[in-house]
Amino acid sequence: MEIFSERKIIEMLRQAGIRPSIHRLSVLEYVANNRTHPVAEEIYEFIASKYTGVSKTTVYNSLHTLVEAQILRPLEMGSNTTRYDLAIQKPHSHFKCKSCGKIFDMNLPADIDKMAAPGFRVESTDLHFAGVCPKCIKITENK
Amino acid sequence: MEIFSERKIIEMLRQAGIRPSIHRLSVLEYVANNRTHPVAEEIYEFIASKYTGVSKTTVYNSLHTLVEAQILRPLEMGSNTTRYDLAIQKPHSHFKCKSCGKIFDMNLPADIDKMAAPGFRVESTDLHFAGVCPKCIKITENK
DNA sequence: TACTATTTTTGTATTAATTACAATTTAGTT
DNA sequence: AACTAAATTGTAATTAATACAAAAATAGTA
Repeated sequence: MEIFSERKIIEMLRQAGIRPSIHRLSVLEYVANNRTHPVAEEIYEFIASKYTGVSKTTVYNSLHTLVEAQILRPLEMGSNTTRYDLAIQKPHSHFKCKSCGKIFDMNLPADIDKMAAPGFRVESTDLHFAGVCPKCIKITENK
Repeated sequence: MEIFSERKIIEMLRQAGIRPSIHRLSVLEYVANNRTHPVAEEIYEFIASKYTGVSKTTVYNSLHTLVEAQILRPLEMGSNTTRYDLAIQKPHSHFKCKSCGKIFDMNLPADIDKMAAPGFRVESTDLHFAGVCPKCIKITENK
């Protein structure tokens, strides 16, 4: 998996016209380099362990700014808590394992937008699968 | 759009082994016959206007029971509030208009499940589009 | 019909995620 | 250094949803 250097992260922010403040930088660095589709809480915990006295609001602010700039992409995977994914990468779909809860990146057909009815302007597409991942299938079978 | 008679709704519940209590019946009737993908609040308001003294918990209970029985299908369309859709109908995708907020039913490719990586057991698929609907495109153009 | 067990409903309290907002701090610019 | 704008903080509020125990309704059976 591609790892983004701090330099690269700063560049991403600069290009979007966003000041690379220390916390913002950290939020993006975490989401970009830990491709676990984390929720705000998880990101907050990381930042809080790195710097003392960080407010949760700051994390939310940063996330909103980054989503606004289309650097991050909010994801809803059936738990009513928003997850975050790096937007600047090949379009892909997601698979959530009902057993272990993990979220996997999957393929996305290139022409998927054509599935929408004519006359509608598609700006974003989300394809989500839910089911059981190979590892969990194996675990269930060996019972 | 197909309208489900009370008789039909009761039959659906019976077949799933669910007692057709008056509120449950009402919840399902509302979701089945008002294909607006309503949220719990909207359903509650309908029920509350029909019968006095209905608890919101009852609506949530009914919705859970109906989802459990796979009669309804929970939907998350980017607002962290769950919407409900009738499950017993042709599989379809959804389009949310960013301008008017309306949700439209769209086509769903029959072989979409094959897009998941091999080895994964797909149990449900959600395809969501977001963008602008034809009506709202027109409104924006005439400015 | 009356009794009992089970299901359904209620109502209140609680949790969890997120937002609002005013005050403070920090950083960039003249 | 002084000024301006942006970022951060902290607390309070909001909103959706859940937990749970008590009360009411219902079905099945004696």
